[in-house]
Parts: sequence; C-alpha cells; structure tokens
Amino acid sequence: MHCGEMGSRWGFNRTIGQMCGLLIITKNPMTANEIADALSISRGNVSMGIKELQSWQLIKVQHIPGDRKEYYAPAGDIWDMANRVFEERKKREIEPTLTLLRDNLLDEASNDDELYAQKQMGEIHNLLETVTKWSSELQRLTPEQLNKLMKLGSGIGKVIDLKDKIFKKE
Amino acid sequence: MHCGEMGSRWGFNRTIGQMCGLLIITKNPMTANEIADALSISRGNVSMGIKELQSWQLIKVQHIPGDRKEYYAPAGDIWDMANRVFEERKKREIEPTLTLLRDNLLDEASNDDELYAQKQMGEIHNLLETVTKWSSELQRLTPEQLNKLMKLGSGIGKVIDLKDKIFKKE
DNA sequence: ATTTAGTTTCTGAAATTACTGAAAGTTATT
DNA sequence: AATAACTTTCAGTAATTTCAGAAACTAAAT
Repeated sequence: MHCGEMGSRWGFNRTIGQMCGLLIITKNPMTANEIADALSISRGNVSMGIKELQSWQLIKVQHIPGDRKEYYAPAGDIWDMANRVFEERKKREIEPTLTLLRDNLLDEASNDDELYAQKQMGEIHNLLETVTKWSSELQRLTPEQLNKLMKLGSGIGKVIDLKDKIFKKE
Repeated sequence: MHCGEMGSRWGFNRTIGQMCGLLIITKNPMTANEIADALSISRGNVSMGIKELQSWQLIKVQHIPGDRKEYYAPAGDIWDMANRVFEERKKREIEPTLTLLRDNLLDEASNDDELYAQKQMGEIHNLLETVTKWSSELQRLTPEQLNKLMKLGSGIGKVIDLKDKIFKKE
C-alpha cells in the first residue's frame, strides 16, 4: 500500500508502484492473476502495469517447466533496480531540458534581457551537465569502490585535498 | 513553456514550473500581475503558485521603496535552487519510505515469507539510508571541493584506490 | 470610516490520468 | 482445426488534478 501511495512520486502511478513493491517482497515469482488478486485490481490493469515495469526494466518474465503461465519477478537486486529508476528519471527529467538549453544557447541574444536570460540558461546547462556526467561516472565504478566512497562520506573532502597536495599541479 | 511541460516531472505542476522558469530568466523581480499577464494565467493561480514556490524556498519577496506591490525573484543562484529541489524531493520521495521501513523492520517475522519480505525491506532501507546520508555529507563540502569532485569524474576510482594504498588498514 | 490597491481562498468546471471489464489476440494442446 | 489457457488491447467510466474567476480578506491612504 505504501508503494502505491509513493508510486507517483517515484515516476509511475499508484497501481504500478504497488505491483513493484509486491513483486519485491514476494519470494516466489507471481502470475498476472496472482498479482491482480493480491492487489484487488483488474486483470487488464495488471497487464498494462507489467508492460510499464518492463519498459523500466524492473521486472522480468520467468517460465516454469510444464506451466504455460508467465511468472514475473524483479529484474536484479535492489541496487540494480534503484539504478534503473534513477537512469530512467534522468532521461525523462533532465535530458529533454539539456537539449532545449543547448539549442537555445546557440541563438544570438539581441538585447540586454535576452543576454541575461541566456546567462541564466547557461548556468542551468552547466549544472545539469555536470550532474549527469558525474552520475554516469559513478555508475562506472565497481560496487566495492562505490561502497568505499559512500562510507567515506564527507571524509571525501580530505581525500581530495590530499590528492591535490600529492599532485601539486594546476 | 518548456518549464511548464517539465513541471510535473520536477515535482510541481505546469503553471508552477512556468512561473519558476519565468522568474529565473527575467532580470528584474516581477509582480504577481506581471506574472499572470506574461503567462496568461489567472491571478488566483499565480497566488497559489507563489505559495507553493515559497514552500520549496525557490522564490523570495522583495519590496521596492514607495511601491506597495510585492515583487518576486528567485531565492539564490541556480545551484542553490537545484539543491533545494533536491532536498525537498528527498523529503517527499525517500523519507516517508524510510520511516515506514524502519517501523516494519521492528516487527518480528512469523514465517518464511515474512522473513524474506523483511530481508528485502532491509536491503531497501540500507540503500536509501546510504544514499541520503551520503548526499547530505556532500552538501557539507565547500563549493570548491564539490566542484573538484565533480570534475574528477571517474578519476574518483583511482583516488579511492590511492587512499587505500596510503592507509593500508582494514 | 471609506476608498483603493493589493493578496488569498475557495468553488465548481475542464482537462488529464487511471481503471475496469469485455472483446480480441496468441499460443500450446488435443 | 478446434479447444483451452492465457495475455493484450481498448472503449468507456471513474477518480484525480489543475485552473479560472468570483468573493473574501488585508492594509495603506485619504
């Protein structure tokens, strides 16, 4: 139920949130009908939800020998799923804006107000670009490295300073 | 217009997105009426939008001597604003879940299925907690440190390895 | 105290989004 | 090729969200 309430904040809708939550906490893969029963929603709705969750790459189909029903289960562990949601949201929430800003910054400003507008758009562009670039770099780290980094917390500040001291350039 | 289309993806609605965009690219503070005219929306709608944007701490009121209208302007630079949006969304999208999971993990599992469910919830809890803790640590860094870190990109991997080599413990 | 300039709140209409249930589609089995 | 066991699609309906505009409110100026 909580996943339903949060669903739309996470980028999908109530039902889809519930389905996702259900599949995560359920040990065995479930059929579409089981999902519909468990959540008291229509079979058709489940079908749509499955399609959506697949487009987010959050669930996968499994077959059980001698049974022709399709069984659904989470695709990957919690960390994988979080990563996918993050990526997908980046695609929806950041990339379109980045594209628009890029186009806009190509135009020549013809007066003072436009100049200011462009300056601001430039700032946003920089920010978004830095953030996206960085987040994709992070995903390139091995899980162990990532874990160390997280544990390090704000200690990261000291490490950076240290690195600067060692390579005294720039 | 683009800010309007993206508005709901960023956590507010169309109108509020437009208002925010408008205020950012406009050099001078604007009155509520100017905003309504610029975007062709009702005065009442602007009023609600202002309240909402203030609750996100994205805009501030300014007064001009001898004029009794209220003028609105972005509160802080782009980086500040992004930070606020990020914080606010953390509050809405992560914290409620974290609370729920914590409560749930206190319950004793009474069978195998429940045990599995709790294991999974534990994983989610860990993930969310690590991420929130880390992001607030990051905000504790000075802007320069943060900037260096971002620029570092995947070089961060090497720096972590380096640090490990120097402090050969654990 | 009234007027005037401004802001906020609230109601119901409009637009959008989500859901159901029935019908159509698919694929294995006989 | 007919049936049975499932899945998907889609039209209509229900629920939610967003918005305009009117009414209520506030406070300065006269």
